[in-house]
Amino acid sequence: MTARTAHRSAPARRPTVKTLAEMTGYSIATVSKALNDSPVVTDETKARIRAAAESVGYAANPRAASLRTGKSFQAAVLMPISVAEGHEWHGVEYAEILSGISRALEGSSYQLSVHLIRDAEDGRNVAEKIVRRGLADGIVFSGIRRNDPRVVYLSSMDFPFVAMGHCDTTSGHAYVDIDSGWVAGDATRRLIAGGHRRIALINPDPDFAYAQDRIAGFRAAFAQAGLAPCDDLIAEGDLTARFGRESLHRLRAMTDPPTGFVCVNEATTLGLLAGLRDLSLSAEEDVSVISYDDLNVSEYFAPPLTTYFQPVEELGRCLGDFLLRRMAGEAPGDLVRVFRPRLIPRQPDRLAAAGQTHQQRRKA
Amino acid sequence: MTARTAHRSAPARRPTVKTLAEMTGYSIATVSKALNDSPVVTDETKARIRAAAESVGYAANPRAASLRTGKSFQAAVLMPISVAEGHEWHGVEYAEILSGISRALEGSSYQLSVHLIRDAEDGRNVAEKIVRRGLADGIVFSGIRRNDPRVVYLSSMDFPFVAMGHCDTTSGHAYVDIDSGWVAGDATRRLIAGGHRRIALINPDPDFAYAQDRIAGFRAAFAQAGLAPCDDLIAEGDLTARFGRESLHRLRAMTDPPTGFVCVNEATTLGLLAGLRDLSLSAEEDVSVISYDDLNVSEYFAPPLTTYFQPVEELGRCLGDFLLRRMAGEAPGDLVRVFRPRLIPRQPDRLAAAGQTHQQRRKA
DNA sequence: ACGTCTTATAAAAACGTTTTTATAGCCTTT
DNA sequence: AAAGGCTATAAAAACGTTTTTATAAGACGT
Repeated sequence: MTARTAHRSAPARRPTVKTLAEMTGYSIATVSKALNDSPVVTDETKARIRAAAESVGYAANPRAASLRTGKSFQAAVLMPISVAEGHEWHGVEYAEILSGISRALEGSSYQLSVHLIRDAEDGRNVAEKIVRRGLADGIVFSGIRRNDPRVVYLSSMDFPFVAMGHCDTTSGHAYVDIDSGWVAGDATRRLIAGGHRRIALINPDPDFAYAQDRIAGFRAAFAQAGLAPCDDLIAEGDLTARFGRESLHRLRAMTDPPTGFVCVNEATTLGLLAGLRDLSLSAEEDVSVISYDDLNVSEYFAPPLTTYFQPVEELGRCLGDFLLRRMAGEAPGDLVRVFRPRLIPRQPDRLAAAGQTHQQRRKA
Repeated sequence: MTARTAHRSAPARRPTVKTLAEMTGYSIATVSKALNDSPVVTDETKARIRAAAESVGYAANPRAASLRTGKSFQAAVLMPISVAEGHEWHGVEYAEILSGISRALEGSSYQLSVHLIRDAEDGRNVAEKIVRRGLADGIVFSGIRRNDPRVVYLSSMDFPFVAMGHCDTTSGHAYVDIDSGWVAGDATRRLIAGGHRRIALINPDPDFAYAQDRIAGFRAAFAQAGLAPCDDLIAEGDLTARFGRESLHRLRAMTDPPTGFVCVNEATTLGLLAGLRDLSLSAEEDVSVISYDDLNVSEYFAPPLTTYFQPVEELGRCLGDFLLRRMAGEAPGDLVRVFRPRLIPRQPDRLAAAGQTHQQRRKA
């Protein structure tokens, strides 16, 4: 027994405040205060203790601190499990969001943890579990619904959170958003200016808050041009390539089919382009398609499409930054940022652009 | 002061072992043992204590347990930051991996935490930090290099980990892998059988372990057919659409250009198809392209491509399962699984399939 | 009937922090 | 010069577990 414990040279246990106290001759209370930059400790003492900490590579045990302070030092992200459902290209930009948040958290004492959720309602339950068990000090989530149960719950508990997307029901929560209304409106205006009159909006489930923004922007563009809106051409569904293809087939089978398409993301757009090929239609000569660029691959589509682009990682970084500030006590109302994506024109977006080929345009 | 503390009805603090001890009349030691199913406690006592725990919704504070036991109850995933670099479609399947791992961890007492890494070397440093500070009880990572510093370090420390991908340098670590050698070999065999003789392999950086597997499978296919290999047609780079397009241009500019292409993922394939359009070549009539399906969208490409498909989430689930077993003490050598993707034929993959159009084949 | 062995539970210690409270020594102030 | 107030540090308590050690009560063998 003793042979086992004393088998080798000391197994190099990780240093604690006690180690530093013994090294420096101060008490563990002073060591702790010095490391936390308490004003009651002399600068000289701080310097000595910090030097000792440095020399042995001391890092405080976050779980012990957590036990004492009640803080968890965890930042939770609610990640929708739907990204993996049916193995359809759906929500894959989550890796970038996580990456952005994680970057923002770098250097802070917070660690990113991921909690899977099935939908917004399930997300509420997970959020409640996190709050009640103290599993995290703040929460980030996306896919905001019009009346989002997570936003409602967390606001009522006054628990720090940042949403990716606004939510009308509650006043003054922290969020980062994309100006979806502007994107849809601007795309529609482009198509109207190009001569299109029958324009389809490929949209997500209308229960998403940003789906409403897109519809509003879409309608406003017609109103501005003094035209009747195309509410019959709004397609709503889950954002898969399959949905894009099926929507195209359905819309083109209508009596007065659309010639212009405003798509919501690249997955649906890819499906829509496949649908056009099924009908031997060209997105260069027969119809115009404008997309929203979430993965930055529209450049490689056939044909390359005009898109609106907003790096997702930048949103993620802002989410992380806001969460840190929210957890530090900043008011949620001050933590709002709406990103306006950048237009990347790749097609003339004109009705009947026939006669001009892709190759010719490339040279121009 | 007293007015503040006694302001409202008791603020419903979360129950602890002490709460349960007071409720049941047992000591906190017995409560703890009962909850952990210790054999020294009577079944009757256990039942009573558990009933009490149930009634107040007791959940042990993992950080307090962690402090006492030294276990962290965290499962770490090293996620490459490259997914967000340059905003090129790259590694986006990480959301599915995380989803799979998280599902496997559901019900266990482990929580998933994400650590960003820049590359394998940086991953080694992060792994070392995790081990030294006890930030997690097990680690999962992917993008295995031929001589992976993370595998070497963690093996030497005998720290539980599961790699997504094998690694030759160390013997007997736990891993989940895709049979990349078989995929590349089978794809090459198909093209050879279709009459192709000049076949290109679009491959990742050769330092990745699976890049070598693919090359081995590629060469073996030629050897089996009694043909000279096409080592001059191996393109190596980062797996972006840009790389796919540039590789195609470079390869087709050679004196004896390839007519068949074996691609490594859908991003490069999309770029390669764009490159073909640049040169007015068709993947139906002029060349054949076989891809590996990581996002399940090859069906929507122009033209739809023959691919090998393996749901990433299934790999993730296996990774999580293996990690749990590894953390429970199972030997790493027993925890190995290699997935063989499923072939999804969508093109004849024949040289000079000219004359037959996409539309005609669809009807057949 | 007396010590010994089980058995079920209780008491106490420990994990590594942070925070509250205590304690010396020194400096003012009058 | 004594009382009071700072100042720098130390001591102690607490967070909620788990684990080791202790204890009381029965059962058992002689």
